[in-house]
Amino acid sequence: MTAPTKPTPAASESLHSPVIDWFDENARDLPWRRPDAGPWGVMVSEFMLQQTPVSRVLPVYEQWLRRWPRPADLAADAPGEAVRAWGRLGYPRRALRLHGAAVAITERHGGDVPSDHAQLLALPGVGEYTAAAVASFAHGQRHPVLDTNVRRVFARAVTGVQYPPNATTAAERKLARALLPDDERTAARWAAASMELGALVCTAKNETCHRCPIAGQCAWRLAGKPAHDGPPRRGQTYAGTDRQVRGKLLAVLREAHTPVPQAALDQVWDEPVQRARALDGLVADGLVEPLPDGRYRLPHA
DNA sequence: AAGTCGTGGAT
DNA sequence: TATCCAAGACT
Repeated sequence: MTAPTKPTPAASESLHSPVIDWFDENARDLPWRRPDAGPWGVMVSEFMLQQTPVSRVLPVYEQWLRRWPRPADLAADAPGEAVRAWGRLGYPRRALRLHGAAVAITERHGGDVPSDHAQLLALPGVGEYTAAAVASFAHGQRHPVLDTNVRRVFARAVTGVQYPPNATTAAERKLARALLPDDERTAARWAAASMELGALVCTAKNETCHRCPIAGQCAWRLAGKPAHDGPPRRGQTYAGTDRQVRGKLLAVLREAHTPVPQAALDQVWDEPVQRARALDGLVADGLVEPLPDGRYRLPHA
């Protein structure tokens, strides 16, 4: 066998083409991926998708963009309206932060979602992942986009373990940076493709390796798919927590279109200490506004 | 840096 | 029925 005329491709590069080709054939047709979605549409989707499944985001997303097609439209409305329109997506502080981001974009960026990563990161509710996602998906830039899907794909395909660590590590960031294609457009495509692979094929449970374009080079699969070892990944109980009480309280206020008396809130939970703590927390978070007359409503300013 | 913060579908 | 988990951010 003669020596190859080209250097042997690095293992990283051998992942790009199959995953991107797979994406070209299998990408879901999601509204925030349409060309007309624009940076604001991408940003709204990223806020809503934080910890929330696509299927539940879809209807709220459509309604949201119809009502507030530009950041300035949302900024001009009361934050409580954002909380109300958020509906039952969960983690309603995200609605408040998205409203805050719209205000900041209107004030600091002339109403246009910034393309600069540092400026994105400075917006409320925008962390490392969301800043990279908006810069990459909306502006075609080259950034490592490390969400839970990508982290799982890398953990398996490269590191050879079933699950990534609980919190993102420096090693993961280094790996994501090393795997990032040099070309900007290819890097943006890779980010979306590797994320979609984790969402559709390399899932947390019941992964479908027979549909995976890189199954032949997956370190975890080649090792016989050993089960996750170590402490169980923290399970989140919910029943009886403050979070559940907060959810019940806020649900009453979302449905009400006039200020709600204390007595109405008292009915959602019978333990007074926890109930008061939950309400105080909502007020402290700015999700609920107490009025001088003792009633409560969603925030107006 | 470990905890907190919602919700509902799937298994 | 109980547990898991879904494109994280913030403190």
